[in-house]
Amino acid sequence: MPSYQPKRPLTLRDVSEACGVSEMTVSRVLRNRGDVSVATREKVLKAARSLGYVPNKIAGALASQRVNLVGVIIPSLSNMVFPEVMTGISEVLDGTDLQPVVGVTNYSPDREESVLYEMLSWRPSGLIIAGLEHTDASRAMLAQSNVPVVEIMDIDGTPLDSAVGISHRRAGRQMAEAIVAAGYRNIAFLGTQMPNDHRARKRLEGFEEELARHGLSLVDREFYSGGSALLKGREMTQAILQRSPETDFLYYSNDMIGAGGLLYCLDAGLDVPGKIGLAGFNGTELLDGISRKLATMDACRLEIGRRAAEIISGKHSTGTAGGAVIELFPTLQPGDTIRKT
Amino acid sequence: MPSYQPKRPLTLRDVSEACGVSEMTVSRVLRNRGDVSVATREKVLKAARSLGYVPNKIAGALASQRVNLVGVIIPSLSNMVFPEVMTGISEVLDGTDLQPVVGVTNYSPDREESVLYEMLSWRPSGLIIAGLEHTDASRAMLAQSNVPVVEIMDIDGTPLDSAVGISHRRAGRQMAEAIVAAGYRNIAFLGTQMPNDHRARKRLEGFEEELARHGLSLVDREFYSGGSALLKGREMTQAILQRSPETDFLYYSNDMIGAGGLLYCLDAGLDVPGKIGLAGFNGTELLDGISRKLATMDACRLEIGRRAAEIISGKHSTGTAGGAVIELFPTLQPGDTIRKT
DNA sequence: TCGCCCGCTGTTAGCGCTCACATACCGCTT
DNA sequence: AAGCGGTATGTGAGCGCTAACAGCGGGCGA
Repeated sequence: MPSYQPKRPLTLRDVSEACGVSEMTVSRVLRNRGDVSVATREKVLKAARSLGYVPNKIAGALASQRVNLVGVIIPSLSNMVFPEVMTGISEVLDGTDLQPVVGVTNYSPDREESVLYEMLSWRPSGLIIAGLEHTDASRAMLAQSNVPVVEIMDIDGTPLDSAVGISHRRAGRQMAEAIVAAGYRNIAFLGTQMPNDHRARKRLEGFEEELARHGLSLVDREFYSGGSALLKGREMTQAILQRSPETDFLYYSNDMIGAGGLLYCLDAGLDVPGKIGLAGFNGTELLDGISRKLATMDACRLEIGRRAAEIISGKHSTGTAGGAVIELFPTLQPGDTIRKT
Repeated sequence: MPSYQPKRPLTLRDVSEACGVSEMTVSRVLRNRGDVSVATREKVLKAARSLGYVPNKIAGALASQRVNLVGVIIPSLSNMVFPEVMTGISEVLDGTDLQPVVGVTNYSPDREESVLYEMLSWRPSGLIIAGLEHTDASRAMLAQSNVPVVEIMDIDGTPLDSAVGISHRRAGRQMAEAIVAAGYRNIAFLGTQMPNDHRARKRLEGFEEELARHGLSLVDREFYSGGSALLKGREMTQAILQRSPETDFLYYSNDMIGAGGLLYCLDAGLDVPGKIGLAGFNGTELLDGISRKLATMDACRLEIGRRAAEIISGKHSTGTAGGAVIELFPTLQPGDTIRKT
């Protein structure tokens, strides 16, 4: 049990005085570094515990020039995708002495810049950052900082250093291919109104490219921002079907609005996937449990997190430099909302 | 444009030499503290920018004994509840110089202890931590650390310092009251199998207390762990209705499994809320968009985050001590799944 | 017996920054 | 002309810790 004497914060010196050894020895014990006899080790640990001493990492990091933090910069936490990436990152980092610190940008390049500045000012051992698009100032900071960087989620572009992700353009193309192959011809798109969601944009671009290859183009499109995605999906779907009744396929930029659309179609008694098909994106496990399974594409979120963390921890321990680009390949899950060919 | 010379990390000295003033002056400019003439200020800023200098907060924090970090310790990020609490916290902290840092415990007291240790070793300006239940070692660390602590989500218990939350026991009672008042008598509970989710436990306790007051007790119960909540809700609901066909109300420990149950009931063509009623907990906005609105109770997540952050930032700026306990009051949202009385 | 290495502990000098204070210089009053 | 208050800058010390090396016994091979 700690003996309380709360005013002055404890330092190594307090512990060292409490057990009659030098600060250095205490430091060695607390970090498991260097040789310390079993007897002193125990003595020190006992003293530290009984005082309730918690080492000051600020001072430690300054002295050793090593910070065991990995900055993770993502656009949002409410997106379901990113918590899962975080899970992958944590899984791997838990096996090392590194620790993730999250920063959220809300899809704003300016916020990304300031979050980045904030992170770099702590001199982290590595940085994992979503996307390949950054402001010039951000790129400059990263280049100057000499911190290993892994850009995640996307590989359609030029990474600063390393990258782990999928090709969203290709994902869009693949989905279009499957939809066209299933015989749908009047295809509409429903997505987020976010100029800075580059990955959604690239998927749509790939999607339209592939449609064009088949002489097709989108019959309609609808965008939303804010609010409950499920509800927005429902509303947008109704709007599209009212405005463009010839539509026979709805391609959503994410599973959440896709599920909203699916619920609408089912409630309206539409023939899914006969008369109308639907597809989303992400492979959101959360939505298993809806009566029909939405066609989607897995975004490899967990794996992306894992790989990114592995790259960082690898560089951390070996000091290797040099960027690797790892492309992962999402799998198409046809579910129950696209006609079997 | 920064001129690159990446090997040696930049320090204040580099900037000061680049513009012919002392380090102190550069420091003053970069922190907006103390009087600096407009001319030098601009000169310094130009130099700093062109070098791509990012201040070293490690050193700054050590020297000034001030760290602008607020630790936030929560059980999970995939729970939907916590990202929203985070939003509330961020909203408030964005208006200050404080910055949140998240730690996740996965509902494990041991992990909480180690996350806490890790956090305290950075000497944060404040700590926001979910729940009132902590290990003895955790309590000791917190007491010794002298860091302002706000325990959030729950107020059924004794806070260490400040607390912001709702009474889950009362929330459970209120829901039971409404259900009984609506005439349901054969009530079942469906929830998570998590010994350390104390809030869910307290809700259930309150719920059963209130049932007992009316001479009732649960006709059945079912627990799950892991997997897609929506799907689990569906499966558990089916299991309960098969096992206890007399059940006329399903009380879920969260909206997600509640929604799964609701979808099941609708698919099965059951008369909701006539023959069977359902209720969840959280007021999860995410689920707006399902054809029927699940009865639920708002957990005041956003407000809890805001208030907690306000307490911390208040103490930070004024240095005031002393704990406040703020109770918030959730509102019952009857939705479409409970009979109107 | 000497010398050497090894296990353990202590000493010294910073890490990069900020605090408290000292200093220089200005215009102004008395 | 001396003194004053104010602004703008510089100086030295030190935050709490760790890297690097220095000491100091004792065992052991030559």
